[in-house]
Amino acid sequence: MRVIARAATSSLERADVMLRDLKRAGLKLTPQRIAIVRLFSGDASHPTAQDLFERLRPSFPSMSFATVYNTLDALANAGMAGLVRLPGKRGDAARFDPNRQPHHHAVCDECGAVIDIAAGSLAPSPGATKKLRRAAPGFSVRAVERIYRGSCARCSRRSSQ
Amino acid sequence: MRVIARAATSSLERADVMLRDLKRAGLKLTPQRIAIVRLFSGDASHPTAQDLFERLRPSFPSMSFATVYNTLDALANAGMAGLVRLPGKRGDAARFDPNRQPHHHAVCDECGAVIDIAAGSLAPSPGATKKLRRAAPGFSVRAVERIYRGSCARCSRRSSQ
DNA sequence: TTGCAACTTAGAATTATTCTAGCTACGCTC
DNA sequence: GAGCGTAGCTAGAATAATTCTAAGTTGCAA
Repeated sequence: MRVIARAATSSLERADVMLRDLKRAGLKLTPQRIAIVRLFSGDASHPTAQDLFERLRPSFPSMSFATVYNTLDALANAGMAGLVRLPGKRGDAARFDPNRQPHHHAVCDECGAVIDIAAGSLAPSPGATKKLRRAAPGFSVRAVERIYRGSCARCSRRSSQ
Repeated sequence: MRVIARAATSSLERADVMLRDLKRAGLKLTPQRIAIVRLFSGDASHPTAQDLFERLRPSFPSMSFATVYNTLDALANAGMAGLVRLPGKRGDAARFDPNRQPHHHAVCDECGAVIDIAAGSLAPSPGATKKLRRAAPGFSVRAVERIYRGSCARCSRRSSQ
């Protein structure tokens, strides 16, 4: 039961930590921001600004789209959110990621789902650094991101039927 | 001198190969397409549609933006071009890549330059597959792309001065 | 409690990309 | 070499994502 207990508290906790950090970064805690952070911090689906906007609209019918972007931008600038962009078919919007642990992404070719893949570190391995030294002399690597492309469990299952 | 000679012919050669493949794919060779392919095939800078459009305008003042997109789209559909999307500051457009050998990308955090890094294959290693099996059960990997983030030679030099 | 900088809002502006409709011309066929 | 069908071209409108602007509002430090 340890896993479930941890999962149950982590969403609220993460929201609180994020709000505290927002404040610590000198940003004001407005009702809109609190709602955005609460929704966003527990969402591992890499939502777009549009996604969040639509889910917030019932509670905040007057909320502006710009507020969602502004808040996500503030979170990103404060290092509390990441930005993921993946080539997609059409009209692919930026996706935001509340997970600040080092991780990679697995992307489903069929449905576009994005899944976090934990990584110990994004620091380049000695091997990668060496290879780069040959391929791009003078380039100094800071981090290596990976994108695993393929089919998610659900889509694999469906297409094999 | 071998390198220079090879570089000098490869651009024209690659354009010819690409044009031949375009035709083979049942697509018509119009003057606009020929110009786009010639320009694009020898460009390792991962140009945007805008880049290409502006460089073509002097020779084709009447060319439509849609033609550039259509042609790049046709090339991509025929497997002769790739699409690269990278999170950037603002208004970041899709970048197109004529290199169809398996490769990764190194991206400069400062100037946004994108450099190809040759790879033997993009197929997942057994280690990666195993790790994924734990992190995302049921996900079947087809390819692993890497993005090396850091500073290009020019920017590293400039910022260390 | 007050003051003001930071925030929110609506809506316009900008940027990237796709769509549409009508004209044009590539390239197969004879 | 001419005719023809269709894919392609063009201008411009439409759509989508994101940012900007100006004016009113509010969190929160003092």
